[in-house]
Amino acid sequence: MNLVIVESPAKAKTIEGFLGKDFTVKSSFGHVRDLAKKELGIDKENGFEPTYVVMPDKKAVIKELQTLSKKAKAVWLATDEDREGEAISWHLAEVLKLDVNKAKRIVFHEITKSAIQKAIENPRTIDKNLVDAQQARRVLDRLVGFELSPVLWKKVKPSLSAGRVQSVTVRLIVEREKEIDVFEASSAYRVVAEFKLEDGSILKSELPKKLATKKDAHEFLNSCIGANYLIENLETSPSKKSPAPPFTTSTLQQEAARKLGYSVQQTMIVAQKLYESGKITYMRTDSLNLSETAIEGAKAEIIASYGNKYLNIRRYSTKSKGAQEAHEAIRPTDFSVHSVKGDNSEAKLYDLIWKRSIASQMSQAELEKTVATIGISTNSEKLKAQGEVLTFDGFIKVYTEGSDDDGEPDQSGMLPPLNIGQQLNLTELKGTERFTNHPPRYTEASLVKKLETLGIGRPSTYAPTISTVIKRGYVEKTDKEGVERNYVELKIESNKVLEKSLTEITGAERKKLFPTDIGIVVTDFLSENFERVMDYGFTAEVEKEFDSIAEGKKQWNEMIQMFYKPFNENVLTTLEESGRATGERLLGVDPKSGKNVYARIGRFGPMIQIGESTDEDKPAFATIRGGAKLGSVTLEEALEFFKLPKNLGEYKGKDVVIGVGRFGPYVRHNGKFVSLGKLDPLDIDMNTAQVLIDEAIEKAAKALIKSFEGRDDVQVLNGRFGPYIKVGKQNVKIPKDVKPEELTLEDCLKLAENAPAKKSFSRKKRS
DNA sequence: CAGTGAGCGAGCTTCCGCTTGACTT
Repeated sequence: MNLVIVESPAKAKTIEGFLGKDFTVKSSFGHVRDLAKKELGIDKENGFEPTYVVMPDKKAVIKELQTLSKKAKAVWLATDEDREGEAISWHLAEVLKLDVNKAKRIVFHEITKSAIQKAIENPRTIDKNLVDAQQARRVLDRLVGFELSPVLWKKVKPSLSAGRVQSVTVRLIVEREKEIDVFEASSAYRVVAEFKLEDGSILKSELPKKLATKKDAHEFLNSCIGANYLIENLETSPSKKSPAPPFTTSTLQQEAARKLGYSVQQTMIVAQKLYESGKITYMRTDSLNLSETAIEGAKAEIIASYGNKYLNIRRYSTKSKGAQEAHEAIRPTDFSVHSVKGDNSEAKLYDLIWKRSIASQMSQAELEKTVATIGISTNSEKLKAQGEVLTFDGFIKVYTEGSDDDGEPDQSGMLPPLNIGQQLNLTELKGTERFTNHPPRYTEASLVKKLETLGIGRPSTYAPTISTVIKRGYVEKTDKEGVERNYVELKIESNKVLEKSLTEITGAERKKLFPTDIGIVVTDFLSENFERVMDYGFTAEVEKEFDSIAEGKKQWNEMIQMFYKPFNENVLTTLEESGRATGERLLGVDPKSGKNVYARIGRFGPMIQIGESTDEDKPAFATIRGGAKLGSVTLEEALEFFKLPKNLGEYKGKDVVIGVGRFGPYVRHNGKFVSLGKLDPLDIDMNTAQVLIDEAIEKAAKALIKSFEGRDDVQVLNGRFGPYIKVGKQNVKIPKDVKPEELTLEDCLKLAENAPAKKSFSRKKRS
């Protein structure tokens, strides 16, 4: 028997079918060993020697592989052909006690019978240089993460985290927000003219330049009163459009967000299912490459469905930084399968992947662009009308890539038939005030695109990185309501220029990434003290060094030493500096006490303070949570927070109190707390509070399965994970063979007593 | 849990990248 080990179980299943019964194919489920989770695991005094342990959730996998490996005549390490894959093979060789210098290492780029058989005929040995490069990557990330995070615990707030990837990700979002803060919109006037032609069709045209002021626009319109309009020129020019390359992880995430509204995580979950059921190739990839077999498949499909004219075979090469190309691009495994049945989200994503892959091998689209120049008899300015006609659809027959910009829609339809010298009847001429937009906030997908361009993170980490920065409270994914804005419209009506003031809603945003106060404070602190790690080019620089290690030109631990020495000195000096990073801002003076009022980050989040920290009588503190942001809170708002908790009056015979606690703003009623989430506690009136309380009561009633007479501290409830018992503040799991409806009070108490004691949230007593 | 905040102190937190199910209160 031969044992072949790959990384993914889905891949193992496919390959097993290609190899004879002499071969058993198993999967390692990714990495099997790592640095210990709770300790540094690196000997800094001895060449940064790492100590690896088998990951707890891989113990069973390793046990099985060990058993099989002992029985096997030969073990073939067939992990991915990249830095991480080479390291997995090395770790496997170590754990399975294979001779590292002799272990059979094989690689293949496409999963076909011939490719795999060819690989088996040409084994090589483990590339120790490549393994060293991975080790350097791993050790560097551990050192950065485990030395920087504790600095934040001391200088900002406990439990925070920092790392090569996540800290720069947050920085991108923080800096974009700062650009938006300082952005000032300017406006200019866009002039549009509409004509009605003899056949009844409408011709839309525009003044190519925008007019800077209302005065300019007014003068221009005024000069056009009573003018004649004439087509002076018609120009037609051909152009071509090429299809987008096949999907990588990053472009799939972007396009699924644009066209299907999926989050990057959703996209990956759905793609994983398609992969596991054998419908698509591997979904975590940075490669644009299609295998020859795949190209043949696409070719056959295009010829059969659209004809030879639509075929244009292309081979794409990857442009993104740090790409490792261990896999193919994301494509259907079988192009003759046009759609998949069953789950709707899978069907939609498959459709997108099929179309994109097929389109990438189709002909260019051919267009004809026509520009009509319209003269104005009273004015030397010219109007332009533009039209675009598709003369050959090519790949557009199947697929066009979505677009991110949400600016002015361009009318690129066909122009009606026109002749040079033709007179035109004006039906409308107006100048509208248009504004410049601030740079857009990142969406998940546009952030992934940016990270990929900078070479930061890998296909397998884009989605988890976004989850991490949100979970740590550095970033929020949320909507922003639009605001009303006034704008001016000038129009010629009955030979006069009329001015109208109109309003529009602008700036509404959905599912955008906003930095939190803590995200801003942490980013400012890290940028100030750890410039190198926070530099957008840092990853790209160290990647170059990892490449040198892989090529055998550099020792991995020498590279780490060069990085670590100054980095560690920096950590030590920063820790020694007194004071904390608080993002402190002076809001003004409290009219009552005459003392200064500050806003800053405390250990429990944003807060305001009246008086100096050095005052003999302690300063007064209040927490600001909810809608108010540290960067924007005003003195007036701040003083309101000192009036919390506030009693709004009685509802159903009990007091309704609004306050701010450790977990944010709340409404308290009848001993129960209802979280206000992101609502501003200062905005809550009695009516809103009542609605929230009623909702909470209703929700609690719905969840109740059973209660007991005389013991209202014992309840059987329906929770997120099914039914459970609540005894006082203790939650108890119900054994699988017990029906929750049939539980008696005695059962509940007994279960509660025998339940393992939950680790209580211990808070230090303070004097 | 529904208070606090500086610093003190026990003992906790934390990284990135490769892969899927077993498991939650």
